[in-house]
Amino acid sequence: MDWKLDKSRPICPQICEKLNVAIASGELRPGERLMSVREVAVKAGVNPNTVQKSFEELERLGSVYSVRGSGWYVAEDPAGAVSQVGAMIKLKVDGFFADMERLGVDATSAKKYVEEWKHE
Amino acid sequence: MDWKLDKSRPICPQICEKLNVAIASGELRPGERLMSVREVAVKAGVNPNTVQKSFEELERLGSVYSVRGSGWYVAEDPAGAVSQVGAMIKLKVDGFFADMERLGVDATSAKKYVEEWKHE
DNA sequence: AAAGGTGTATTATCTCAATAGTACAGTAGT
DNA sequence: ACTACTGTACTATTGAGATAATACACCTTT
Repeated sequence: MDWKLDKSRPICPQICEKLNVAIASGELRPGERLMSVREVAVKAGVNPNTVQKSFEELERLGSVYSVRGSGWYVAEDPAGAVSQVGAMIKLKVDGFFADMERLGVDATSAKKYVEEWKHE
Repeated sequence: MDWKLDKSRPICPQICEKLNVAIASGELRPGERLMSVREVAVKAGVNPNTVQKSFEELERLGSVYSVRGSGWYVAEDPAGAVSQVGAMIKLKVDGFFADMERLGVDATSAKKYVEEWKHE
């Protein structure tokens, strides 16, 4: 798992997103133990409290659960994570068109930009 | 000009973006006077200081200039605003593909999502 | 000249996210 | 039992962005 984060954006959502994507894709399997709060904090170069908050948010959404003194584990049913990632994708696509409209680019032109896009 | 802003995101960039788009599109013409700092603050429901900062940022980028005691005016040559908007569009498109990749969606699938997108 | 709107500057306060530091309680391996 | 790791909780601090409240100098209109 790659723990590089964008320090210029809120950290918690980024951590939640990374884990939800990993769970939804099967990279993390149901019941599998996550890295500890402190380990992730070191790897990602952020504060343990921030990681703790992120995990609690994921717990609230049903993607993971904790065992006191032992660790955090991927929920048995990853359906929650899958639907959350789906919702994020939809939000991003909608947001993209909204952004383009604010920049004076209509949907047709926006689609053209995307269609013709290439790496680098 | 529509001064509705998204209060959950930084205000200054939003104001700069709105004005650059308006200038680049010709909605605001070279030499035309902008609304005063205080007027915009009221219309947008934000603090005058925030508007002032935004205008200063636009001045730094060459889109507008100020006349003390009189007001703010659109620069004679809107080329700066045009190229800034172009850069913003490129950034948004690049950012979109980066976002989708973080969500586990490859470029091909991302293009498909966009192609099939419809309002609402 | 007077009045009112303008840009400009300064200082203080607020809010939110993240950080820092510490402490306590539970689990696991030896 | 001991040790070392774990989750959990709490308070204090930092930093960025925005807000608040003034104050002053300048232009324009009357």
